[in-house]
Amino acid sequence: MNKTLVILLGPTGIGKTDLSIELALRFKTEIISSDSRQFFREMAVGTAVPPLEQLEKVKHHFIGHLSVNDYYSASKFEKDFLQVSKDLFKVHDLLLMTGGSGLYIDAACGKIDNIPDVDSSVRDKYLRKFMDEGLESIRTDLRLLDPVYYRTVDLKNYKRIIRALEICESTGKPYSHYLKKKGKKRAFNIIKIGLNMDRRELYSRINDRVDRMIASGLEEEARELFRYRDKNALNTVGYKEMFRYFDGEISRDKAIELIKRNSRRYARRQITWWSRDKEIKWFHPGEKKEIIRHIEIETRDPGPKTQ
RNA sequence: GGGGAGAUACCAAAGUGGCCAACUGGGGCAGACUGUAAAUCUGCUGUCGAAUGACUUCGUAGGUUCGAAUCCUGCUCUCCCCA
Repeated sequence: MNKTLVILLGPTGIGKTDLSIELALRFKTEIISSDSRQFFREMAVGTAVPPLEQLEKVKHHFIGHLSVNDYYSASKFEKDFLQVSKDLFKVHDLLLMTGGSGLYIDAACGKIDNIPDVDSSVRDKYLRKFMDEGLESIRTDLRLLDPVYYRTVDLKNYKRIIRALEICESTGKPYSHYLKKKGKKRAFNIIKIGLNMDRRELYSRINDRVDRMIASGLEEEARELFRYRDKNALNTVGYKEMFRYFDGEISRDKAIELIKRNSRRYARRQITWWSRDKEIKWFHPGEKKEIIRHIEIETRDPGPKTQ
């Protein structure tokens, strides 16, 4: 029996949610979220979690299963996803994944290598070093510990450098040693469906959606979460701008304007991320029939699969 | 009616004789990114060109000068003050 994971992806605000519910109903299956911010239950408004009546139509996984206090990562998601999908594939031939977090989707597809867990204190140590001594200092460390990776990293991106350093130090092997870049086999087929549309149209949808979030209480939600502002989960479009407003740094209108702009930029980065993924078949969100047909053709059983 | 200030690229705003196709910010575009990824980071943004470069710009029409966004004059428009 062929098992298939259909991944519906696309930039924020394009209309993944509505379509995913329709598709899930059509194929009588469940939805697995791959939206790294909808995981956090306290952040429902600002991350456009579907309303209850929508969620009730189809069973959803990985929505609100974490608290903003929890540590999470792409590799944790990979593990959680494999466990859940394994169970779900026992009763479904087709599962639907939808969300906008490119790295998390890649993780689910087996595109990130296994790298040992490291103690967070090592990361903290290098983060502190970076803040105290600057980029040059941690760059020098990396040049010594992993000269191979040093040649390819973005040397201005402290997060990249610290990630490599924490691996080098806690495993005793260079970070580049773990980067096999082969991809791991999955026990199911994968169909990637990308949603995209004219940029102007997308931007106007994003702007409108931000207004709707404000109307549904984003400000109040952000106020509730203000005390958690230092948590990584709150380093998110919609919240960080509100926090600046609460600080008195910018006006409410300015905050809303920035949320719109940053959401647009986020959408752009998402599109860039997927632009190099040749496995994605692109559609306009209005092409519902074409998308369904595409899924049906791709999942039709006979014949050797070219995946 | 009188006096004053100003018009700069998509927007805002520097520049006040050569180092100016023009600082900077915004907006936009493009890209990188294998463990907090809605994060983090980079480049471009007058036109043509892959590029050396070529060409056209600083309200507008003239003028001064080897050379003008920068100086002078007329015109148009905007703003402020006095009537």
